[in-house]
Amino acid sequence: MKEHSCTRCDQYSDSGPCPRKVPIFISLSDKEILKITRMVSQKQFKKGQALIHEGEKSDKLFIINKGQVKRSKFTVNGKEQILDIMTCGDFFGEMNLFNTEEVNNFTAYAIDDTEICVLTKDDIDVIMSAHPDIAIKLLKEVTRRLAHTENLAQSLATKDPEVRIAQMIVEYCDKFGTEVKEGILISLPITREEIASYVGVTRETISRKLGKFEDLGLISLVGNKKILVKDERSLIEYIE
Amino acid sequence: MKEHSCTRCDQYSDSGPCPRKVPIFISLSDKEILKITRMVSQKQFKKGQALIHEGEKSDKLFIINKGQVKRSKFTVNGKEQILDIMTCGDFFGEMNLFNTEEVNNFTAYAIDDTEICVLTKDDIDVIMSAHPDIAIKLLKEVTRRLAHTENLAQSLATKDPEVRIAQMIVEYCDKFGTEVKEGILISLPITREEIASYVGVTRETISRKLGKFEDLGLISLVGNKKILVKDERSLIEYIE
DNA sequence: CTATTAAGGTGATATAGGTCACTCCAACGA
DNA sequence: TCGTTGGAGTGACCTATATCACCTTAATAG
Repeated sequence: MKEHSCTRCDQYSDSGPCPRKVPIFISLSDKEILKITRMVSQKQFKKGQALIHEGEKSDKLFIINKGQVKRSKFTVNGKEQILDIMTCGDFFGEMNLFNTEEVNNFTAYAIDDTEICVLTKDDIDVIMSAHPDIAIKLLKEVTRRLAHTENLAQSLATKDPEVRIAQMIVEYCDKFGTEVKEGILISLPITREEIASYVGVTRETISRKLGKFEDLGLISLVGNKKILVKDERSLIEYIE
Repeated sequence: MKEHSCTRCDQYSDSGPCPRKVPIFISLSDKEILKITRMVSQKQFKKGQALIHEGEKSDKLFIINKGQVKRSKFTVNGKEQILDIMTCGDFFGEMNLFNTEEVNNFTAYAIDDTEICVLTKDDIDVIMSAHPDIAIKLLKEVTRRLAHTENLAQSLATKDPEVRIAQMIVEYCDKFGTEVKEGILISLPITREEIASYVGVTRETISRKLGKFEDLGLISLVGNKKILVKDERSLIEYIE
């Protein structure tokens, strides 16, 4: 269970060097962190801005220091598919570090005002040759992300929209939920339309199914940006 | 374009040590390869046999030496989702090497009589500490596989079954096709039912859509195990 | 505070693909 | 060679969700 504004950041001073916040660098000493901190260049992005574009070349690793980022793919007719929502400490762009001939496989948007640390491929090469265990950390994270994406694919292919929506709610309990007396309160970082783009249905279907779950007493909609999950257990059963 | 029986193997003696066939070991010297060859244990699997099961613990890397393997996930009600078909030189099981607390995220079946080389986590640790660049090779492969799975997820979520089927045919032209005078002849390693499980539709829909594509003159069905693609260009346009 | 725009809800309708039931065919073993 | 079995094709029907059109509510700027 994670606070909406990221817990990993809160462990450290808010203004501290961002490499400190990144799990893949966690094993490094203060001196080494300092060295990396000097390499990174900081970038600010306003809510709604794109950080990278699908199809473009890149050789940079993006590490989220503050804010939230959605990774999306678009079809030719403009239909969006959200891959995931990333928060503080998460990174992306790693594919282009190791496959230099490939282009970005997705577009990334700031969904809040966002602060990003950027490391170039050259920086990473230097860091990794000095600290080979960082490659292992990366492998750990990337292989886990692969498993998560495989689960997403399975879910999209084999499960009914209704079940997928229940699944999304349960996932977001972990990711964006805080425990309150009546259950778990999810602070959504995205709109209904974006939820639809994540679950692979239309906005209308999201409205209707959330309404249905509310009627069943499983959840309670609090404005448009919050969902109170009153009966997570039943939602999990729903998923089977 | 790849021959059905894998080209990577054919580059070397058929009976040669399997680490030679694996791209991630390609940079190693003969002496080092020999060392690894002594570590691997060979295993044989008959057509249809499961190599590993979803949900079970494992700390082994499986490298395909001969034959073909499908990686699948199943829902509680037995619906299969095929993640991909792997051939000679491909590996799987890497997630469990780096996330030791995790269980297998998929089941793997031999779809031919198959020969597998198995390396344990301990072996890999030894190899990687001696050759840090192997971690990079792994990262290269895994990040690319992640991109491919993200594409699969997008396709399942945003594209019509009909389009996904066209997409699958185009993908299989590359993977299982050989050029012939009339076009590209795909030798399918799987049944209609399995195609359906890959594309995320029912067997009936596969039958009907393949029939439709045949009527349109785009393909020609040759028995049940071959598809002659007469007009790949139009299929690609179909995908948009 | 109002005006404007973006986001969200909802009813009516159409339809693609799922489901079911059956037939046909091909592969394989005896 | 036949017979058995699993794979594949096909028609009839059904239903969940996309679509379309419209209305309502929330957010934002001036």
